Amino acid sequence: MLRRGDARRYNSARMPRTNERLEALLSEWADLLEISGADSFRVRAYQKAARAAGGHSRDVGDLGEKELRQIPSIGAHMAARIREFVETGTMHDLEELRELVPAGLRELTRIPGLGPKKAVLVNRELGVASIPDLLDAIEHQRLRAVKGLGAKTEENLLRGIRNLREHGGRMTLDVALRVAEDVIEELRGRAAVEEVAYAGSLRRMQDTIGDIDLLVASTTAPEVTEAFVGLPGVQSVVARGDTKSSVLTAKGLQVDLRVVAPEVWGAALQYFTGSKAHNVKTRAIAVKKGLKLSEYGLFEVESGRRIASRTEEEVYAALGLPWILPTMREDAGEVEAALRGDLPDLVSLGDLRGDLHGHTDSTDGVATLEEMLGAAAARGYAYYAVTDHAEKLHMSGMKRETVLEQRDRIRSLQGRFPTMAILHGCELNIDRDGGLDYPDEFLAGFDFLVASIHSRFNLPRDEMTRRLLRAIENPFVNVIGHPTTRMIGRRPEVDVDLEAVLSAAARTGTALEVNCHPDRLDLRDEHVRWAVERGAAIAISTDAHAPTHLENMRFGVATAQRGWLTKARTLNARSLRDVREFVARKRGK
DNA sequence: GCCGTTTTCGGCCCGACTGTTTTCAGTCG
Repeated sequence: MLRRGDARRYNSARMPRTNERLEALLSEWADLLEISGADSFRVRAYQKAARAAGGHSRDVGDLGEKELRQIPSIGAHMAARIREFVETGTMHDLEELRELVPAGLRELTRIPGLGPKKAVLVNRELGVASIPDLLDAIEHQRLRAVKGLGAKTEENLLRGIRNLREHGGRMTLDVALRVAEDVIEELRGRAAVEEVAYAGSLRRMQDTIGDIDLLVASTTAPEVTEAFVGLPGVQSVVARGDTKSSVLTAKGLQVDLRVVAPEVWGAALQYFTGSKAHNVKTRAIAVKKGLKLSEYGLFEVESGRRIASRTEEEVYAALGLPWILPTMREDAGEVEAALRGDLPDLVSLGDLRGDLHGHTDSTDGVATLEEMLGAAAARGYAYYAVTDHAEKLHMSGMKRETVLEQRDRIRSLQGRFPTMAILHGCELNIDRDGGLDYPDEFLAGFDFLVASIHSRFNLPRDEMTRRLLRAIENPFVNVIGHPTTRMIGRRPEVDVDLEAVLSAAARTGTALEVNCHPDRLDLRDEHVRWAVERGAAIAISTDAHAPTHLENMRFGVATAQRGWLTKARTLNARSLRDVREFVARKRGK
């Protein structure tokens, strides 16, 4: 689940820049209020407002106070503060609050195990105002002198600081999934374990994962816990109770395990999948119905009788809701849509009929054309686009004669995989001005074209926007690959007017990619949602450089679902004929 | 601070574990 400060560490999204700035500022405001000891509901109001502003699909800087107040979780006060920020570039009350809270306390609360209360305590008693200060205090055993703290606290905080430094608290989806599946595999064979699954942000398939939440159904919890903390990959045990325990793996990743009775499996899975905001909303629905929802089930308040708990479907149904895909559970409107009976028909892995972006050893792939095609055909695809790099990619792009040779090879391979057509494509490089590698007459020889930015990531917003718009306008470009070029944890998104890009894509019949590589996931969830709202088509593509990369499709599908992408709007959920028509229409044929 | 077929005040989700404490506050999810 999302923790304080994690919100968008890697997402320096540059769409409506005001939204991000406001999210960061309101989130800071919430933290400062919490440190100041403000009422917890007030703190939450700021957190919710931060998320609402950050996730809004329009630039909140363009909205008047009345429009702002239409946004859920933004009231009169927040609307006024937002307008103040837009007009003056600052928020006076926040500035004042910053003066009141010792600098550095907010940083301290990022340490696992150190919340606002202890941060204030060590600051007041020991003058600690930064992580280095705290380390020094721990080293000299000064914490244990403070009433309420002890030697154990020193030890735990030291471990928390190390973990924070090493990982920044997050890992990519593939890393998390591998660890989770390994542990699940270990536990599944045990007699005491009836069911085991991962929950939390991993089940929701957030693009980065803080720690891994596992859930086991068992009638003998202590036995399961015993087995869990004794697994070979466990380096240290962070916490250990009868039903709840946490360990660190050798690589310092935290895995939390919760053991519940088999008859409450569904309620527990629902609860531990979250998100926190989704749970708050579902519980509020329960309360309105005179019910109480916890990880132990849905209960009637008056009689204490449990009315649902066995499966998630049962729990949602008893709340008057259809089952909701885990990837949608972010309190991003899914509960309201479910109440209206209006949940969209989201794309799923099984809907996909092909993959429209992949490489071979003709450029920087590691497998041959035949190997890649064989792996694609084995997945049951009806079509597969081979899109090796075009010539302007430094050192590895294809010269035109290589392109033509590859085309001949593909022609001779058509029919080799009876149920799969091979599209000959290319991943073009969008140069600084929005130009492409080859002239139009050469582009016309391809079946399908992806165009991507591979250089000059730091152009000013206007120039970057013009650059992408020009590529989109080209009648031969069918997909913009990894549109924001972010590399999770390593490279920020390019600064671009994404609204303009999405609108142009919708208008010209150009799809935008959800690149499935777990280091990219680009477009990301929120951007997908904006694309859907603006009517642009999305291609969910692996950008595979090896046969195993084809399996990344599930990460892209999850990202697309998080952005509420429907099957109808997914280019590679369409038939081969429809994909060809998509290409032909843009070419004006 | 937000919100409203309990509507302008009074709610706002619920429970486990730890550490330091003798009955519970803090943190986390």
